[in-house]
Amino acid sequence: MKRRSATEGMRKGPWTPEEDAILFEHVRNNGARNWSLVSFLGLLPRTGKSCRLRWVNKLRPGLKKGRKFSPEEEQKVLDLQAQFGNKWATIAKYFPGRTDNDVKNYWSIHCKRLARARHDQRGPLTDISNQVANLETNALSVASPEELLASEEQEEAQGSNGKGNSDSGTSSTILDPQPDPNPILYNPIQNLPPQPAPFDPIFDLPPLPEIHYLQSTPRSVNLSQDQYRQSTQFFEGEPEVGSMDLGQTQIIDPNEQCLNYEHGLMDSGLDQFMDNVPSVLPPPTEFDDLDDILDSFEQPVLKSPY
DNA sequence: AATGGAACCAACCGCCCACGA
DNA sequence: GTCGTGGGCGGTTGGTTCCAT
Repeated sequence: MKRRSATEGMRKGPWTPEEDAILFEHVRNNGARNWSLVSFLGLLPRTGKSCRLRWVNKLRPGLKKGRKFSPEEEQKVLDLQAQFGNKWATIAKYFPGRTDNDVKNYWSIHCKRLARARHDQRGPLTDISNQVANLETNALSVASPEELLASEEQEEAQGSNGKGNSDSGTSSTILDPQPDPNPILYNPIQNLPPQPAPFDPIFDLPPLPEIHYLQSTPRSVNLSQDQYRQSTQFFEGEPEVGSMDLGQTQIIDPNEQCLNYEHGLMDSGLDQFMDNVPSVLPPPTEFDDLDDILDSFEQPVLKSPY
């Protein structure tokens, strides 16, 4: 008898804003855990894994959206990869707002560029290979592209399964050359500027000293019957009917990190809500931390006209 | 304007581990 | 001790966008 697959009947592919809103609501109610509950309760035809991934990579507050890696971040990725190997989750902890997927994707592109540069170096150097070579020598004092590639090739030759064992010492013959002309080769981290304490990419938020959140989103507005009906439909997961103007949530943050929270919230689907709701702005409210902002959203936002 | 390749991004898959029954 | 399950992680793939020709 054929066993029913856990993923049978589950939806795959891109997430819709409606699904995002439902998932966000689940996290608000249950926290970022019990992912299987989402499908178990019939909230979404998605596997728990899929839900978790969506939250971690796209919905959770604090994510940097659509920003390429800066040169500083690129260098840090290179240095940290040299130290930790392909421990992307570990490396991502040094990049508030970045996910392991971000770092992993960046690195895979980086490897492709290296491979192409190396291939090109066997023939005439092209502009791109020169650029990559310059990038590597400037940004990476850890190892030359050749050393990195040789290291990777040796790992492959040794039958490495690629599961993050580059810190197992097998690559030391490559990265452990002669008397070190460049100490960073052995301990790349020590030459980095002081790093913030790694934070939990799931729940912990990066340190945000002396931050004031000014919240001016209407907590209480008067709606027409039609507006109220539409708004509550959204809450129940119906197709989007408007957008909640979280853009009116003014968040002042000297480190700009709170702006990321704002974007994270907006991108989570709440921005597609209450677009046509009249704004009656109460005096700005100060919050001490992000949790207070999130809590404020759990309070009634709408006044029933009934 | 059309096209092909590179870059980028989102999401799935499979493996592994921790934990509770 | 074992088994099942949930969750975490790294690898991979497929789709989309960008850009040079």
